[in-house]
Parts: sequence; structure tokens; C-alpha cells
Amino acid sequence: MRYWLYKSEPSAWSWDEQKKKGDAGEEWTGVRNHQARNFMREMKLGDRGFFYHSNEGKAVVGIVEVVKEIHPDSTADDPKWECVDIKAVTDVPEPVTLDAIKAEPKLKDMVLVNNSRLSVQPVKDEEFAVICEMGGVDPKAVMKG
DNA sequence: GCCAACGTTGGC
DNA sequence: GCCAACGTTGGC
Repeated sequence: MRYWLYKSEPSAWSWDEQKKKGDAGEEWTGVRNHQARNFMREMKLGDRGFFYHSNEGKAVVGIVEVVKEIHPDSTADDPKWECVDIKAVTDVPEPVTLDAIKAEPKLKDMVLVNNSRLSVQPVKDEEFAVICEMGGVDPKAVMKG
């Protein structure tokens, strides 16, 4: 399985709102960037990822899971824009800030650090585990396989 | 609020 | 098909 990172401005769609959707999850709408869309096409049911608050907070605040694979984005007028559905899995009790990520040498190659504008991006297994630990989440509890 | 980085648009 | 102009994102 693979790991991902989803960015959202809390004023547009926050972690609290995501959690309120429960296990049903919610469409990850609004992606209008081919690279980000293409990453969503690669996602499989059960893939996990981080929920990151951009602009305000600038931190990884939660862990999510893909509950529906790629399908048309219901908010797009052009069918080429697609998205997945994700649900909240668990909080990251100690949000991992962008500053902390930048300060950690093991995370220097993260897309988040090097291409700050990409809103959906892949995360390596090792990076996922490191951030879990920094956030107070046992990687074994949220990583499969 | 500014601006760098990046993507998209449209004139040629 | 190039590239300047413009819009958006997101860190600072």
C-alpha cells in the first residue's frame, strides 16, 4: 500500500469537518491540477495519508484513508477532473508543523518541502513513519503491511 | 499583505 | 508551438 498527503486550507475544508463525516468519508473535491489528479488515480482502497492544514496552522493534523477510488469530481464542470473519497482515521495528537518537517533531515526530500504548491502528493513509507512518530502516533497502529 | 513558484491562457 | 501575461497557491 501507498501513502499520501492531502492539503487543505482549514477555512475551506478543515480536519474537524472531515472528522464529522465519519466512516462514510467525503469526496476530496476541488483539485484542478493534473499532477495532483494523476496521483489520485494511482490511489487504492485502503491507502492511507496525512491531512495537512495549509496557510493556517501549516501542520499535519490527521490520518485519513481512501474509501472510494477515482471517480468524477461532482463539483467540476469538466469531467476530466476526478477525485477520490477519504475518511478520517485518527487524530495526530501533536500536529507536526511544516517547521518541524523542514528541521528533520530524514524529511528533506518530501514533496511538501520541495514543491509547496502541489495539493495531493505521495509520501514515502519511511517519511510516513517518521511523521507519525513525531506526531505521537504509533506507526504500527496506522501503517499496514 | 507580499511575492515566488508554478500553471494556464491566448496572441502571434 | 512559443512565450508573455495573468491567476492562484501558499509560505513568510
